[in-house]
Amino acid sequence: MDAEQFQRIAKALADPRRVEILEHIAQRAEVGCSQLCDCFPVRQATISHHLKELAGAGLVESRRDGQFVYYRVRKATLEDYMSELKQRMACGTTGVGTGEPAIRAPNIIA
Amino acid sequence: MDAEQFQRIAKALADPRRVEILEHIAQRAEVGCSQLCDCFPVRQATISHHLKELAGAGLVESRRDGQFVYYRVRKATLEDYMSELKQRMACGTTGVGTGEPAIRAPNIIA
DNA sequence: TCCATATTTAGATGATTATCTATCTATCAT
DNA sequence: ATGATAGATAGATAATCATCTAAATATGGA
Repeated sequence: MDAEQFQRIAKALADPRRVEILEHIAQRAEVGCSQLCDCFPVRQATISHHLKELAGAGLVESRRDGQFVYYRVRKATLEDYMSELKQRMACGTTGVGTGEPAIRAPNIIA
Repeated sequence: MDAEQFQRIAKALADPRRVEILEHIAQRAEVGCSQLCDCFPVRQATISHHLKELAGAGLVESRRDGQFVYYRVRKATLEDYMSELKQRMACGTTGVGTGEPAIRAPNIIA
């Protein structure tokens, strides 16, 4: 993952509204833009803006069906982001809390 | 992890300089503030500000030794953050749905 | 075609924030 | 105590950003 995407993801996750939206999408597998508007107290244009940011970060992907645009979460991006975070912080060795196996980052020899 | 801390961590990670600083600290186990100032092209007050944010998020902890203050990364916080992120995005419950491996090779974008 | 609905884009505004300078507090050495 | 060094804090500024309104674009149906 290049530095630019890493940063875009981090920025995308930094806004609580955006994370809420992301959670909402994640919970339903696929969501139309309009449905989201009914769920959050912001204008549709704002939702659209957030979706653009999320898509730009690769955290969601969209599918157009006629007038509608459906979004779904790209979990792989989130996994990649966390993997990169661990690697950067050299956190692969201290597994506490999650009980999840740490993702072992392959040696990267650029 | 409560929502407030979750958000503070996300915000703390959203600034690239702050992540750089965090990486720098992580790489050395313990770093004095002054050393950091030599490593980044920003003023000491700015470093201090970033460290305050990182500490506020629980991503670093400090130890005072005389005039010096040494920082080190709190890896557990990062683990908790990622754990919470997974949970919120329903990425930790791989029982159903995608039911899939932690690491997925980067794919072609549809 | 014309109209309605869905989404995106443009421009403006207020809030947040990264950074600076200047100052302040705390600690050490003399 | 005096001066030097480490770090924190205050206040200012410029940039970024979340949100809005208004307009533009795209699609479907009459």
